[in-house]
Amino acid sequence: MSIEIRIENIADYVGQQVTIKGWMYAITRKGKLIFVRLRDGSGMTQGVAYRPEIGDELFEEIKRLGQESSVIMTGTVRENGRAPGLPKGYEVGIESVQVIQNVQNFPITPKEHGVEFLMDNRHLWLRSSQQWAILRVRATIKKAMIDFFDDNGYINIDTPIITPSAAEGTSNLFEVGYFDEQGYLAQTGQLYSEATIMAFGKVYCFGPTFRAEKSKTRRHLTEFWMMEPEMAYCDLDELMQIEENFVNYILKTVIEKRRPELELLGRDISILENAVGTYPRISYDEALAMLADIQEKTDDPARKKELDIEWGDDFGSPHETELTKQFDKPVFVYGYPSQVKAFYMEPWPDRPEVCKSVDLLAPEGYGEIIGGSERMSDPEALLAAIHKHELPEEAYKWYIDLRLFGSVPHSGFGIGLERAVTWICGIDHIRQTTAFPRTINRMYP
RNA sequence: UCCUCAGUAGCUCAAUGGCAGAGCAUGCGGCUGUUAACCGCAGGGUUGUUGGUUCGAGUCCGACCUGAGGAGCCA
Repeated sequence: MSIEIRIENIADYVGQQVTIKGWMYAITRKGKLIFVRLRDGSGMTQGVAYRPEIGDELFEEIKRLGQESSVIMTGTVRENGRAPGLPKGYEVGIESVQVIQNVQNFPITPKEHGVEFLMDNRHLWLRSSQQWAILRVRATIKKAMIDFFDDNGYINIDTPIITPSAAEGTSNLFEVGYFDEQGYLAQTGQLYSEATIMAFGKVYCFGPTFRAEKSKTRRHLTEFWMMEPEMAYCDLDELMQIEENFVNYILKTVIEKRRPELELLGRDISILENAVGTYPRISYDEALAMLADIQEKTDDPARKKELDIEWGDDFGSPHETELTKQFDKPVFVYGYPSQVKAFYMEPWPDRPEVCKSVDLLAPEGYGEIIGGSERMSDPEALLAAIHKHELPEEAYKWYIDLRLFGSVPHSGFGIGLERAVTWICGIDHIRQTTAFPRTINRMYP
């Protein structure tokens, strides 16, 4: 009697007859011998059919199968060092095959394809081993993010997706009709979390966020998931410690649970192992000095020009890239000029032109993955900041209230799930880190 | 919005201004250890659209469309 199994557990069934329900990923026909690579969602393994053993009728039926045919395969599991798969080293000696649907002309072949073609066929591309591996890593990172906060006394409080105004004032938001009013899709839940910490102490919100900016780069999506923890009675130093513990936990969890997927992606895991630990903390001023030094030593004139920056400017991509190349771990840069950051950040004591903000920059040129800050806690200063940024005061009445009724020092940060996945998987484009990416010129499929 | 590059068979790409090609995929045949197998045969084309230059345009010029990468903005 055969046992129905999932391929990820195949090692437990050597010598036993098993049944696997899946899809045919690839087939190699060699005369009287056929290799069928079958995937079932949990992994991939190889079925072997030898004509004299299984008979002409079954052999011919298998031989005619096209890529991505859905089949139920039964046979005996055996170890074989030559067998590819995930896990590799195991294969199934085919005894019977039930064809659910024989497919011909599956568009995505095991050869090279262009980006546009693959994105048009994203619904089918997801079956490819690399895309499968990336999304499994994503699921693990997402769960690790949630577990970290759930296990450390945080309460998950969801924030609204439809909001009445721009939370941070500047970015372009997607407009949504809200009966006879104008609503917007949320770009952050942070301001609402600042309200909920005053009720629950430590909270996080984790959901989709939306940016209508016309960014057209390998780092941008218009819809992405953001984990945003917020903590009462927490200052900038404590914030950085929490971020460090958090990133360490995610890295350790992924390295432990998704090693085969990372290997399949060709990720150098030693780089990730090395990124676990204590992260350097440098100030914006120190970062600026480092950049000046790097610029000094650069020979390429175009590169030299790209690195031009003056105090008060935000870092561009070239600056972040060069800066992170100086470290083999993520690096904190804190104390940015207030003028390049959002209105709600706490000013530095005795240095009002600087704010208590911190970005965590990932190594290998991946750049900013976390942005956070200590929030302004004084009502007068907050009101002044709202006026300075020309934001509508009445829309922020509730937000100012938080500083009038038991205001405390508090901090929080946001991490983009897809950017974290891009870095940890070591891939070159964010669009592969979500099943159906939304970018500036793509809503299909 | 700006800069750069690209668009030719289902897919990936060739083609000095002079006959529209290859590999993969598909179909048929061969092969007992494949890993993007290999060997043979076959079918497969409105060269993104449009206007122009030319005896002749996939190729040169203009406009437009679509996509990619980057800048800015951001996670």
